Parts: sequence; C-alpha cells; structure tokens
Amino acid sequence: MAATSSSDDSTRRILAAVRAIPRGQVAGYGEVARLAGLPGRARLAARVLAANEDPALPWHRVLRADGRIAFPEGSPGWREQCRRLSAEGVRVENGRVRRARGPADLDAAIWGPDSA
DNA sequence: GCGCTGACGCGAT
DNA sequence: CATCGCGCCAGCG
Repeated sequence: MAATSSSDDSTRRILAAVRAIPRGQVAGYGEVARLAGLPGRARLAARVLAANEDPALPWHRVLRADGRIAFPEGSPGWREQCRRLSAEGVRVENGRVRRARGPADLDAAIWGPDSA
C-alpha cells in the first residue's frame, strides 16, 4: 500500500482549511494551521500556500496574525491579494486588513467581521 | 550532514 | 502602535 506521508496529509488538511474560509472573511496562517489540526505550524501553512497551484484556492483570505498581508508591500502577490480582498468586501488599508466594528468584537471573534 | 532562509506567531521592550 | 528576538518546521545549497 502506499505509504501515506504525513507531510502530504498535513498539506491536504491545510488546503481544506483555507477552502473552508467563507467569502468576505479572513484567517491567519496560524489559525488555518490550527484548524488543519496542526497547531504551531503557521510556517507550514505558508509553505503550502506558496507551493499551491490551485486557482480556486482562496489563498488571498489568509493573512498574518497582525492582519497584514504576508507579502512584501509592493510585491505582485501583495497587490493581488489586496485587490482580491477588496473585491470580496474586505477593507484593506495600506496592506493592513481593516475589520469592521470596534474593539467590542475582539473577544467574540478575532477574525470575523460580522460573526454576530 | 550542516546551516540559512522563509507568504509566521507571540511576548517583551 | 512599532520594533526586536526567539521558537518551529521544512525545503534547498
């Protein structure tokens, strides 16, 4: 039988987690890794996205924990992601994702503009 | 076999 | 709010 490589399996789960992100919403690399069952593997999630070739994958919904785009500002990827996010209704300012509402939502959901 | 780098995260300053 | 440093894992020279 095919020896299932853990690496491939992890990659698969991470991709699934990214695809699970609803349109108009965003998640962090660590968050995605966590949902994939791989807590602490944020870097792995980033690597998976970097190697990903699926055009249907909403990779642009994945940001850093700070809410900033992971790509260097001005980079093609940075620009693409910024553009896609704004196209989905996500407020992006200066490479920084602007979630709606004030600090009240902070405890309810770190990521989620209107989970209420 | 070893060391560096990287689409990261978080605490501390 | 910005910056620095350390930790973690995986691919590459």
